[in-house]
Amino acid sequence: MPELPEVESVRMQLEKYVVGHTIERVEINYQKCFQGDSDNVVGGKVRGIRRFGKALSIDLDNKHSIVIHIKLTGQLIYRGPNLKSPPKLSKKVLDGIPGKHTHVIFRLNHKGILYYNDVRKFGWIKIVRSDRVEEISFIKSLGPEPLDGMTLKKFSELTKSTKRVIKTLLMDQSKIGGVGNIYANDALWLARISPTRSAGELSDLEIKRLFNSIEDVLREGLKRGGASELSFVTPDGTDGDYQDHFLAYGKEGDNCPRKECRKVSSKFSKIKMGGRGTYFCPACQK
DNA sequence: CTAGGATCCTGTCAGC
DNA sequence: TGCTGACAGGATCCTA
Repeated sequence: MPELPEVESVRMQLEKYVVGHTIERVEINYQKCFQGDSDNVVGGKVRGIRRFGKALSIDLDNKHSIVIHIKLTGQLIYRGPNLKSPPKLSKKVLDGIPGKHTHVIFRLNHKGILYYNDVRKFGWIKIVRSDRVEEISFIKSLGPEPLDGMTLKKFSELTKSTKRVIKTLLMDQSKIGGVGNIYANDALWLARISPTRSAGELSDLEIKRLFNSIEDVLREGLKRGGASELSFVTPDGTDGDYQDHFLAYGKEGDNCPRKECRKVSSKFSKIKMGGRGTYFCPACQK
């Protein structure tokens, strides 16, 4: 699912491709995903792209911003002059572009186009004044991010403050910004901590290990351009490749690669926690 | 404060 | 082959 590394990959490409473009027209094919007045962005020139956890803000020079959350299956695809030698589109770019899942099209000057696709329609786009982006409830309640603002001290205080199970705590956006199901599963495996443990019972050593593991898996995700699960692609229309390097996510039934686990042929289990698929090795994750 | 369930939506997949 | 129903999942809202 698009999480911090995926959304950051989108942000970096948008920065490269759409900054400098002026929005000439907005076409909305599915109103439900779009809030605010699209007229407020017409004529605006893109100055920069900010990311808040899993949300993005395309900031214009006319005091307005386009705030986007792509949730599970949203895609932002750019076509235009800033895309040098367009790469071959991923099969995940549904039905070509535009396609039946293209809900919004931003027409830019110099023949640039930014498409917003979303199969499951969970994502949203909001037009707000730039000085009010941080008042959008999702962003307003966002906790500190692992690679920016979250410190070991804060993380330690957070875990010790609650009896909640660690995995759902990691995925709580109001506590930690940007971590979702894939990276929560992988970080817990890397730290050798069972997802079902109560956060408050983790030792200082475990907290430190988990803190470092979260950073490690997010950095790896970033390095690989994100995980192209479901529909995820970057704005140039290509896949990331973290999905080929999952540590625990989606590995149900596979052998755990740790040495001591191979000896006893321990396999990954799958359980449900908070309605989410949870993958872990019962042998090495204590 | 916390857990659990329903909700939104549609492609995919198992079962017949 | 084709149909049907279950299922997944981020965030939000509601109830207990």
